[in-house]
Parts: sequence; structure tokens; C-alpha cells
Amino acid sequence: MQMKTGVEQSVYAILILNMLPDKAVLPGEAISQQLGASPTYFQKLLRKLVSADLITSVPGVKGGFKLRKKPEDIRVYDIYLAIEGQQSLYSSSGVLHGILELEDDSCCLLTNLMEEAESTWQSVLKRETIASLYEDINKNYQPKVQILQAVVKEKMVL
Amino acid sequence: MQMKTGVEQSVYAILILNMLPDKAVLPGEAISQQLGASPTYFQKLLRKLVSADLITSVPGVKGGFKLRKKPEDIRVYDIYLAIEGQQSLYSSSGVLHGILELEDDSCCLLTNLMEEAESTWQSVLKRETIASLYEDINKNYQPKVQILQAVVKEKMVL
DNA sequence: ACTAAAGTGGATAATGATTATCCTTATTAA
DNA sequence: TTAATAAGGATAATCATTATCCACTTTAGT
Repeated sequence: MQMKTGVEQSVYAILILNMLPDKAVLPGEAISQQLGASPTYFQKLLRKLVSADLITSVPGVKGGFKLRKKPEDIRVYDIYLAIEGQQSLYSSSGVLHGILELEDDSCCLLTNLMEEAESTWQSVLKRETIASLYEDINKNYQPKVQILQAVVKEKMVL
Repeated sequence: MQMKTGVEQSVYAILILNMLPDKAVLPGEAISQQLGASPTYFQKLLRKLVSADLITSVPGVKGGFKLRKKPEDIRVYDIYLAIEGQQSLYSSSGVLHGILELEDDSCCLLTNLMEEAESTWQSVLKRETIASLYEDINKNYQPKVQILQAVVKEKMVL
């Protein structure tokens, strides 16, 4: 039971896109290069972020990706949801039914508890946004961040 | 990212063991039969519950499993931990390191947030115990539970 | 002492989800 | 028209989970 690495990668990808000036765009390959991720697979993850309306894609020469929302409107939870999907951490396999031979599909003893647990978990992920992470990173890793920003500006288009 | 089905099965297995009178024991095969689980594999899960000190095993003819602790001392969280292990839901893959070329292994931006989220999640699982679940099941599914209890008493040994 | 029924532990296979690659098509700037 | 890019489908590689099998140990009953 582990979160996909794609969630972490996507968070950093979006932080990188947040370094772009308005109207500029960064090709998928440049992003995956920075992340050290598999380019072809990361392209698929970028699609999920597009589908979730977190980023926009521009096709064609000088195409690429950029943020669709303001960084303060992108929560870590949104990214998690885009990548992992909305299935819950726990889903009853109906063991209780078999055990007690119930007819009505009344639920599992654990479902309520697990839903509550997951909901408090999610609420923590909803607190942090790209804006606040961007602040963090700027405050704590200053010199290195500027180098990264320079690289991004070099590779961006438009 | 889904919880193993073994967690749910183990919870019900322990609820079944909770129906045993003192000193009695239930063979692993009888348990997996009730759960509709693969007997050979579920035996492995039972071992994990033994290692976690939640249940005891008795080898030999008339052997089997029984609870090691009182039902009010077995939390859903303990069962989760026994089956899933103590690895956390999130573990940084070190992307930030690669991106910023940091030397010190200072952490990922997400680690703190994810740890907090997981910790609140766990705290919910720590609230519910086998005792409280057993109450629930007795209150809500009375006639069927008695049938199950009868089956258990028929299959138990010692 | 022998047998049968049970748990233990190791090796290994089957299944399924995640990650990765490849190829074809669509889009667009130059 | 060309070249760079995203989109999308098919498929392979990898890895975790689930499942099976077998040799071994323990113990009650005879």
C-alpha cells in the first residue's frame, strides 16, 4: 500500500511549471528530463494532469505544458486525485456478506471507519497548495532554486 | 493505492476467534473456510498476526489459533500494521534531490505533510477495537451472528 | 512408538497493478 | 512542406500481491 511515485513527480512538475512566465510553455520532454523520469511514461501522467484541469497543453511546434490555475488554487490533494484516481484507499471485499450470508447488501463493518480515516487524511492534503510549497522551496533552497529557474527559462518556448 | 484485502479478512478472522470460549482454539483451515479465503495463503496472514502478538498458535493435533489479547486491546490499527507492515503510505523517491542537486539529504517538500496526513489517518484506525466491532455486529446482525457462533463452536477444538 | 492433524517456513508460481516503450496520428510554427 | 510537439493505443517490463506446494515440526490419541 504505497502512493504512486507519479504523485511526487507531478507535484514537482507543477512546481516547475509555476516558474514559467505568463504565456510561456515547457515541452514534456524538458519536464521529465528535469525530474529524471521516463519521458514516455511521464507524458501519460501529464495527460492525467491535463484531464484534471490542473495544466494545459499546447500541441505543435513550440508546444508544451503550462499551469491552468493559479498556484494557490492547486492543492496537493488535487494532484493526488488526478494521478491516483478517486478510488478510496479501502474497499470492502464483501467478506462479511459471505460470513453471515446476508441478502441485503448492507455494508462492511469497516467501511464507515475507513471512510472517516481517509477523509481526515485527505483534509491534510487539501491544506497545502502549490503556492505554499513554492514559498517553502524558495525560502529553504534559495541558491539552487535560482539555477533551476534559469534552466527552465532557457528551455521554455513562446 | 489500495489496502490489501488481507486486512479486512484478518479483522473478520479475529472477530471469529473472539467467539471462542476460553482455552478453545480454531484450526486455520476452519477460519479460511468461513472467510472464503485461500487456505494456504491465509495461513501466511495468520502467521503475521501471530508475529504481531495479536493471536496465538497451537501446533499439533487439536491445534489452531486463538486470541492472545483481550478484544478491547486489539485495535483495527494493530491488525492493519500486522498485515501491511510499518512502511508509510508515502515515501519520497528523492526527486527534489535530483532537481536541485542537493548534497545533504535534506528531505522532500512533501514528507512532513504526508506524515501528518498519515498520522491522522492512523489515529482513526486506533479508535476502533475488536470489542467495539463485536458489539456492532451483535447489535446489527443478531440472528445471523448466532448461526455463525454455532458453526464456530462446532469446529473449535479442546 | 506410530499415526494423523495441525502449524512453520521456504521456494515458487499466478495474478494484477504500475511503470515503461513504441508507433501512429493530429496539431501548429516556420 | 517540414519539424517539433502532444494524443492515444497497443504492448512489454517490472514489481507487489496473492496463491500453491512441499518438506519439516509439534502434539494428541492410540
